[in-house]
Amino acid sequence: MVKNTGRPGYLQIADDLREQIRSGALTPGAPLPSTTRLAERYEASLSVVKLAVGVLRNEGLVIGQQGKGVFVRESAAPAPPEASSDELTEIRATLQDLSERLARVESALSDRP
Amino acid sequence: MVKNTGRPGYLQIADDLREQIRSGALTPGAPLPSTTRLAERYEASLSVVKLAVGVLRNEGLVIGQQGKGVFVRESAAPAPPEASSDELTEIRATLQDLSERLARVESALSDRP
DNA sequence: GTAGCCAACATAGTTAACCTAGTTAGCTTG
DNA sequence: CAAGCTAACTAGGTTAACTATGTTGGCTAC
Repeated sequence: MVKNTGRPGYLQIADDLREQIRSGALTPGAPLPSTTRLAERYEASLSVVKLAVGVLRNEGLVIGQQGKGVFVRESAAPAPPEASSDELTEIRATLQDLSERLARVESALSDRP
Repeated sequence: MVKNTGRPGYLQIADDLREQIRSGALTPGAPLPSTTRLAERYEASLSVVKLAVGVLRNEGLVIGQQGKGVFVRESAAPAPPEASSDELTEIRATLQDLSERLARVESALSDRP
């Protein structure tokens, strides 16, 4: 599940879960799958899942309760209606373009400092 | 250094560093002590120091540069803990700004290679 | 029937080890 | 002298193991 892009795995998982919360797939108050489940689902180690959950916890999107689970915060509102998937894909494409151009500039700079 | 309160060590260290940034003891652009130094100073393991730095990095207060160090961001404007409704427009504005700056760099490189 | 114990599962924190990769200073060699 | 190598440092990512602690459900003993 976790792809071998430059982005580290624990951020990929955090991104995915964050997107599920923003899209409403995970509604406020709903529990996330347990860390072991998430590790199986994303085919990642338990450690990276715990890191990913820690990121979301740090962002205040979720709240962990020892012994029970990790729950989506009530105030975590889903994405606004104008947030269409088309815009998201366009943003991703722009980011991809910027990354590639920046990589070329960086390599050119390292060749001729 | 890390006290045995209920607050976990990596958050105590993050709090302390954040306070140093906020108070001006660590000015923008200034490097934090290396992780090994911080581990010695706070008498903590390297792991908790890395967690603490990761928290600040996630908050946008510092930027880590592999091989060099971790530096206080010039515009210490932390990311909003909660997704605002116009987050998409803000992202688009950021992308626009990045595109323009990158275009200038590219043209400067092509003019003077 | 119920009170209490216990096993299973949950998050959370900590530590240690290993790997990748970038930077820098200094030395060595051609 | 200059190019290049090397060693020592840096951050970052991943994994595994251990501990602590809270929750839950089922079983047992009375």
